[in-house]
Amino acid sequence: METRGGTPNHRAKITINDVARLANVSKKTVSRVINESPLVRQETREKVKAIIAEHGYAPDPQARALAFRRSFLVGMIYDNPSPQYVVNMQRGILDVLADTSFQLVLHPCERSEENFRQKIHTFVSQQKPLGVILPPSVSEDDALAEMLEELGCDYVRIASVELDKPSRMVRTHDAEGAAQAARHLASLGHEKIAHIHGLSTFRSAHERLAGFKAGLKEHGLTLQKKWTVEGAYTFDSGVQCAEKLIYSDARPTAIFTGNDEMAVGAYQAVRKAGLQVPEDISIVGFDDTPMASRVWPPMTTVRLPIREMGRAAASLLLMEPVEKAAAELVSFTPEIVVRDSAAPPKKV
Amino acid sequence: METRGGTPNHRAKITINDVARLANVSKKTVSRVINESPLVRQETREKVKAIIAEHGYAPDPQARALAFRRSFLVGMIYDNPSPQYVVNMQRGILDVLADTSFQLVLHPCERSEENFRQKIHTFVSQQKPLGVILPPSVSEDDALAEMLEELGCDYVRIASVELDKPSRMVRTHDAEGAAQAARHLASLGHEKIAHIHGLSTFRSAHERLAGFKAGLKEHGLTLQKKWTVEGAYTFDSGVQCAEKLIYSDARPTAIFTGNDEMAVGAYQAVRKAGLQVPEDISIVGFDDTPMASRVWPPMTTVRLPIREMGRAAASLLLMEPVEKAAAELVSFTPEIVVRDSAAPPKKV
DNA sequence: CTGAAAGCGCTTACAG
DNA sequence: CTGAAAGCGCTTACAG
Repeated sequence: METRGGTPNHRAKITINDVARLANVSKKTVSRVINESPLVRQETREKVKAIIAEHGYAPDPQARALAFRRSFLVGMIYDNPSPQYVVNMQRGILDVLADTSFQLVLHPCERSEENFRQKIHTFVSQQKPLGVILPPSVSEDDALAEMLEELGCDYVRIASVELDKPSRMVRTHDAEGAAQAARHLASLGHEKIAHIHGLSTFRSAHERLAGFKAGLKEHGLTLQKKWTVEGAYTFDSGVQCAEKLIYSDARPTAIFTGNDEMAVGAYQAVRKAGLQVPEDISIVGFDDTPMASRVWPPMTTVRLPIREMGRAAASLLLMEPVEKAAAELVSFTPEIVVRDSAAPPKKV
Repeated sequence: METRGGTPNHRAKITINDVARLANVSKKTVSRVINESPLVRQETREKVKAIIAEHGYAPDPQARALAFRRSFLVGMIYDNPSPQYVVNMQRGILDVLADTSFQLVLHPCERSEENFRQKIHTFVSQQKPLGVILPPSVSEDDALAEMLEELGCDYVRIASVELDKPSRMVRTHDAEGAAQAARHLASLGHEKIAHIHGLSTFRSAHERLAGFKAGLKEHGLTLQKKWTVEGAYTFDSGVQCAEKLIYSDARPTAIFTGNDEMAVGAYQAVRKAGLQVPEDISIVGFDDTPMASRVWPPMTTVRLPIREMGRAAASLLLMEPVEKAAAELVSFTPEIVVRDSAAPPKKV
């Protein structure tokens, strides 16, 4: 683009003052149009909008942030150990933010760190995000929610139990999902069924355990203590826990794990032991991350629509206060996806 | 915390003015201390720093952004289809940003979209990030780099070829990594070797292909055209391309794929065909994403230290201009990780 | 329905 | 080495 008459080559960015001048109104009126205030005459609004469109004006987010005392950022604060979960959730949030002027900023954390809440406090009070999205397990930290409330920072908690009011929750019915896994294994004829659950610091671990027990009970089965082991929602812990079960005196014929990462770990343990999935041991996971369909044999798992959950959470954050007050609880019920990793037990 | 005398319950946030008053200097001097200007007397600096520490003052990023005309954000603009790659890179970037006042904001994109550069233009001119990090394949878009240059937005390109000056590049020697894969397969005794490469729109696909050919040549082998197929760096494309090879007249005994995602796809195709990895077909991947060690048999692959690459990219962005001018090219040479997915071919 | 003034919390440009 | 003034581009609080 050529420039003349000594004007600098950088086409100076147009500001609210330019728009006001061109539209022959005050900058406050332009501000009202930008912020969709109803207190603008229709005619005036159109005139201003025309100028804005013509010159491609876009208000400066940093300036608005300073004046609003609130930035145009949405935070995702997470400690979830599964990369697939994290990426899917990011995608869901971004689906919703894409059409807005909000940006997604990432804030991973470690709940075990001593100053974990302090760091979030700093993050939130510095960045002043519109709100933050909390997937499990950070979502389950009531003290954190309280702190955010005090800071005046909006949040949405994604969790397997109803921890907060509807406008601040995306609920997943993990117990029901786990029950489906139990019914599936029971109806295949399994009786020696084990469960590798996630870290007890995760509410979801309890929900899934409870749901699984309930599902077994429907079939007259009980989850035995020797077949209930605690993992850490990681691949390695899946391997170790599964090995514990495989090399125990009473080897189970089926294992339900608290997430797919651990299920894949169980696959590996079974293989290392020279056994086959599902011939020797059936495995059912939880999450339906992409990996579930990529392992061999393709994994039967309980599907949680993580990306959609991310969308739901972001949508809640963007809602007007009036809508929020009227919001009903958004919840997702997982569904079992039957693939090939669970089959009837071998006849003894 | 109790408050008295009618002061509002929200402890008013301390500003630069408060610090200036308390330290008995002008706010400009406080500003100099914050920005580590050398033009402050040692004594003054210490006095100001003491006040800052005492009151836990932290400058407001939004206000600084407005005055600086530059925000405290670092963007990651990516179109990489592998979730593992994306998460690892994020982690690397965050490792470096953690100790700074910079935040990571995500900007996924689609190079195939007509207005893909336009969207980035809007993102950058609105958010005014300190800089953006471009992993492949967006990193390979010269027109994009030029646009960022014109916008005055710093960037770091992560790529398998030297596309830019050292301060703007993190280079990976993909060709050498692919050559190692070739040497490995050749030395196992394979001759019927196939390659599923990534999208031709990715420079890395060419580099890996070229390197692989070069490696084979060292062993007197040539990559045949019928055994060279193009995938899309996705799992599904890996399945399809591998099936094409498996059901062709001349079935290869080994397949090297352009990334791990496609390698896992190839695993699946082999399994579906009732064949075994590595007994019937050896497979070697590229990237060493976590999945590589989780599949069965554990995958031989070429390791690219993605998280470290993210760290290197972020570090470059944070460098002072003087350091940058003196920066030498940062490069990473991949190394083959031998696991169990490649073995000598069956005797015919 | 509209606007002039003051302010958000910093930095730049200039002066000393 | 230090500071008073002006400004970054918006919005809030108030007035009309």
